[in-house]
Amino acid sequence: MIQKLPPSFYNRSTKTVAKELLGKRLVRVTDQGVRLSGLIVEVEAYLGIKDKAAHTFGRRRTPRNEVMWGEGGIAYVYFIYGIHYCLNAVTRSHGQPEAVLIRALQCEEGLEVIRARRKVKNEIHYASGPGKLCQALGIDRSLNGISLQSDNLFIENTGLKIPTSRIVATSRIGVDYAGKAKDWPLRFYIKGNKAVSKF
DNA sequence: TTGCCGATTACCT
DNA sequence: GGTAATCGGCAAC
Repeated sequence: MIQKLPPSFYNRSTKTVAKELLGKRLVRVTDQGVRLSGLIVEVEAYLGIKDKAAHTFGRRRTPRNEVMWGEGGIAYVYFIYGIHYCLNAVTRSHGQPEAVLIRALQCEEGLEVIRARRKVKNEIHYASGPGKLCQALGIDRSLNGISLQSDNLFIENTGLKIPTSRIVATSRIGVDYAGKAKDWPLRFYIKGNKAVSKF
């Protein structure tokens, strides 16, 4: 039974949500009604107030990170390096500003549309990074703050269960500034999957 | 208002 | 391995 993940899925420990998002399917429906999708193969957990790598570290609350302070199950999309967007799923509940960064997908549906957007030949790299997957699925700032139960952006169950033995945990990418937190093993990916951003 | 720099990518040698 | 691209968030002034 394929179904959208409910808010109760997201309102839990961020590390648990991160690991369980592996093997789920991120779905984007275009304005023309075309389904673009891929299996989530790589994620990172951001643990809010106590995590120096998180946008909400030290209770920081700004217009950009406002949606992280709300309920779980909301999309947090931000713009980075003047070029790229990154997609997160907000976790936990109001006042606990944590999230999971979706870092890579193994694309499944809508490959014709995705191919036109991504100028790489190798299909495995259509969404093998957080900025790439947003470009592939057409995710930008306009989707910041929308529910992940929306008709045009959601995550659905696949029936796949990734066993612990196939999940690799490493330190997160691009957070060298984060002091001790840079070494926390909060990046999770499916062992051996070729769409993972870095091995 | 200024100025630094980022949860990245692609292309170069 | 090195770095340009490109802009807005954020904190300091």
